[in-house]
Amino acid sequence: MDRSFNNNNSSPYISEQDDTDIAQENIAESPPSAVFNVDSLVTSTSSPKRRCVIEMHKKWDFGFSRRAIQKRVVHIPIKEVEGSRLKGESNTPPSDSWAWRKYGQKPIKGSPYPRGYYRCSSSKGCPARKQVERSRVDPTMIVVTYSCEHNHPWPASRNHHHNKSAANKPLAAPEPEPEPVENRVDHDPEPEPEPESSDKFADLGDESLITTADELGWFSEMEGTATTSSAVLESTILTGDDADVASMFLPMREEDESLFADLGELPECSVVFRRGAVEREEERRRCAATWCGTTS
DNA sequence: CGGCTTTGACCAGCGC
DNA sequence: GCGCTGGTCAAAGCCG
Repeated sequence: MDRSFNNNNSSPYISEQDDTDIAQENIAESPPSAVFNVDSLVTSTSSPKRRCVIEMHKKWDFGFSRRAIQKRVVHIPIKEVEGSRLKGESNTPPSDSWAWRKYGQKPIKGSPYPRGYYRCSSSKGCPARKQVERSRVDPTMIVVTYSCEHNHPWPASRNHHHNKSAANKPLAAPEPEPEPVENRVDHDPEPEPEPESSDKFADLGDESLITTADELGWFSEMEGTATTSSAVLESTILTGDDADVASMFLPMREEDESLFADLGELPECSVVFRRGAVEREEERRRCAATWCGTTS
């Protein structure tokens, strides 16, 4: 699987801790993708070396139904999640805002760690999937690969109490329970209108980015501070040492935008980018019309 | 009882 | 065509 773009040992999805490696590796092997070092951007209350790397890939997924599916790969320091995991659980994913049900696990060639397969159980028929595995390069990192998007708004009343999955166990800081959808105009993606097409990534608009911080309100709440603003992140990208990566990222256009449509599902260390309220609103509408699996 | 995990089987794509 | 590999299915069992 994914052999067409992820062969040999140099997986473009593996992010080394070294910033130069991250940039060079990804630029060289996966032009459409971007990797961000957000060390200074995540308002962490824990280790100063806390790092979260988000990779955005436009690539073909020949797995599920062999359809073209975009993926979003998130690298999460294992320290971020181990505190919340039950003892003995070695490969459990970090908490995010959705309920996930594990439907498979496979040993992966070349990796000492198995890969777990999860599908969204927040809503019946939701096509969203994710894969969770330890990085074979850096076992201290958990690699979460999100495939497809949720076809439903952020669940207003997720059944945490029913979810025994370690994938949904909260992190060290209690995960804020989302407010009812109707009251969360600032935090959640708006209820999605009926899509025109089931082709979730087709014909997106031409504006760039990006998911709003509003849609990640739970994230801000989690951080307990508003300082983890997307504006800060954006600024850092443009002026920091990873400017090359940023310049590579910024040209990403419509086909990549949807990757951010539901960043709210990302783990706590994930970050959100945005440009402006107007573009955001337009983007939201576009993404709403192009989410995958919304034909049901 | 419903929802979850586990795990072997099955299927499809790719490379040789 | 065959083997390898990754992704999914589905039965069985567990748990609250």
